[in-house]
Amino acid sequence: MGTRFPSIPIVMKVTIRDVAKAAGVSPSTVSRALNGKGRMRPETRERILRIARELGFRPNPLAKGLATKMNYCIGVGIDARHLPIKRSFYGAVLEAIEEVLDREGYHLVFSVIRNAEAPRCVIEGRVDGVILMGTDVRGELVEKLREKLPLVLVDYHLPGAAAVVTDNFGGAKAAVEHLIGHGHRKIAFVVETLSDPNFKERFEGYRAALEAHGILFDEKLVFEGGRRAESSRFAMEKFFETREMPTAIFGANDHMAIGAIRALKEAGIRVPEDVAVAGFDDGDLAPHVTPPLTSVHVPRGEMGRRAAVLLLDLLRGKLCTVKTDILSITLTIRSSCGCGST
Amino acid sequence: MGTRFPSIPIVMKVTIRDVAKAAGVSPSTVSRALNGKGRMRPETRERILRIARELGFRPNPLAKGLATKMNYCIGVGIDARHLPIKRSFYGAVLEAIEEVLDREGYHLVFSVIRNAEAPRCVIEGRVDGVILMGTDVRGELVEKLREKLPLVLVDYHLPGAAAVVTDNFGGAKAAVEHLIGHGHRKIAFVVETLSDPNFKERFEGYRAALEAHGILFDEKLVFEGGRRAESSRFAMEKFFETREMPTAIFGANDHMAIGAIRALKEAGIRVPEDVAVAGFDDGDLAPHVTPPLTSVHVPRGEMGRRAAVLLLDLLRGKLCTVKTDILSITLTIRSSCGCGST
DNA sequence: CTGTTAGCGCATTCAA
DNA sequence: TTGAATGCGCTAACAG
Repeated sequence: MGTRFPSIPIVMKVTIRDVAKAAGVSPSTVSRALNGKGRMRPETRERILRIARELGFRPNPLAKGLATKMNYCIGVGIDARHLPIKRSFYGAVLEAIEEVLDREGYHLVFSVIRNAEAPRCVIEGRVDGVILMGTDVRGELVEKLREKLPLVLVDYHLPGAAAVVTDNFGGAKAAVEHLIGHGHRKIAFVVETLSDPNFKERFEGYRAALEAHGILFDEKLVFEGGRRAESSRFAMEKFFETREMPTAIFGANDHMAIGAIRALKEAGIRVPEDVAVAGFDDGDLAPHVTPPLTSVHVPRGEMGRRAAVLLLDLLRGKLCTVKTDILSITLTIRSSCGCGST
Repeated sequence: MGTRFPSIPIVMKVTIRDVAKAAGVSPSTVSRALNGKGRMRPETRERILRIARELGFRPNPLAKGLATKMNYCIGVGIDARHLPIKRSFYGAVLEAIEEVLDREGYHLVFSVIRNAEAPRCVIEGRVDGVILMGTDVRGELVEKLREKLPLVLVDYHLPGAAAVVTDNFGGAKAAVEHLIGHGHRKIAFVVETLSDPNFKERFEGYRAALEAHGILFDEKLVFEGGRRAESSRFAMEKFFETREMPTAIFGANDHMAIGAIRALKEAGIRVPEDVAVAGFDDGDLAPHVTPPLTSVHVPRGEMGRRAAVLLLDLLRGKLCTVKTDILSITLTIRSSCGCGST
């Protein structure tokens, strides 16, 4: 019945002073030994290290942080609007970030950005740097954070901020050219919204592919479904109103492409025989839909790793200029485009 | 060219002393005003609060933590073996945990558990409590952590530890009974491994359903694929060697069920006409495979929320007894079981 | 090479 | 009701 007080320390924490006492030296000597600072007799150092180990000494990170102004924590913020739909995408990036940070002794503070507010871990000053994921992060927010601490953007870029992005343009162009290679010339572009910079770039890649093959761009073949859960349905409803149906669809992301496949099948249209489809992201669903989706592969793990490395470089002052990593992509060919099944 | 030192403070941080000076009181009074401790003249308090706000004062969490032994950080550990496959599962749980913690002023430190070692954030003593996800967390690890700090298990239970789990038994039983309702009496159970406690419970549910309907359990209808990426293929190879093919398959998780569907289709067997299939998890893939998978729905967000609340209760001493939350499940019926398509 | 001193920024006794 | 003193555990100047 009695209320318990938080964190009852079972064993008294051993501090640097305990180690000092046991080793017969001063706390500062222990500190130096532990951190490898300054010169000192090797035997003294080793003895201290041994005793620290024997005593099970763990430096208190809060005390250390308070004294050094380094907390060894990195914030990772994900815009709430990406949550349900791109979960597996950012999940993969998150894991990769964590792996790099962990190896370097850093910790990852995960937070969801709601209402375009800065993550609380940043506001409170708990983190040494921050990685922001997704295109929905507002420019003003980025600007505000950038002057407070080192920052890296993932899957988004903004002038003046370090970023890791994919080659949206090149990826889209390759995908569309693949469809063109299958003989298609009437290719629709299905997208949530062109106001999203990534999608806009993919759109440009789509246009470039058409142009490169002497196909006239037709704005009637661009279908926007809007930023909502049912986006693909809205877009496809418009699609079906088209007089001459395109023979292929390029979805600006897997979500739209898969929605397109579903809508086509429901309408009794065969994929890829009647209409071929390709997507962008190559996410978890792509191999599992019927037919398996041909899609531009986005190297999510690599993005995460690069972002983490970039941020660490920033923190360590190894990076003078703000740089943007543009990762090249590859097209994962399955059968929705008309290729023989994988 | 010149190396930069980490974290150049653009603006000098305002401390509690600055506020004290500006308010003409002592630091301790400011501290009390800010934390609402002790009695004090309301007007004094409000004045201090106002000044603190005007000065943009942010309490330094490290200093606070050092003094109070509370860091307002919660560790969330996920076993590495769950990573690729259950990514969207734990992603959903993670988000829900973050939401609750954020609302309560806590931070989430995400870490992957590799080699069954305790998360570094726990070892270093950076977190006030920890949530462990997945059945692959070793018992010894849990035991070790439990005596160090408050702990909650998700999707796994172990005597003596607080946990949030789903009704594996009931869910499996419901799914199998649904298949029985479709007239099936020869129902296979396809699973990665029965040595996993969750799968074992689902197995028991499967048996119970059979028994409840007077169907003799046949161990030849249990197919284990092992714990590997190609698990479902291994299991299904054994499946096809069966003399009399079952008319239905219950997969211990979506992964196995979807693998089964794929294998059946590749073998020219129609789903659900020739063989019906049901799974467990109702993950992101379930609605997208062909035919859409009937699956036991696991309320991932709810699991995360409960786990977070449980841990906070533990931290605040609101909880005397170690409790296990068993969430009830529901069967999401699609068409792989033979029901008219949703 | 090592010990002493003085903080880091806050909370919390104890007096007043 | 408020202030002064002390300490949380560690690092970093400065002496020695």
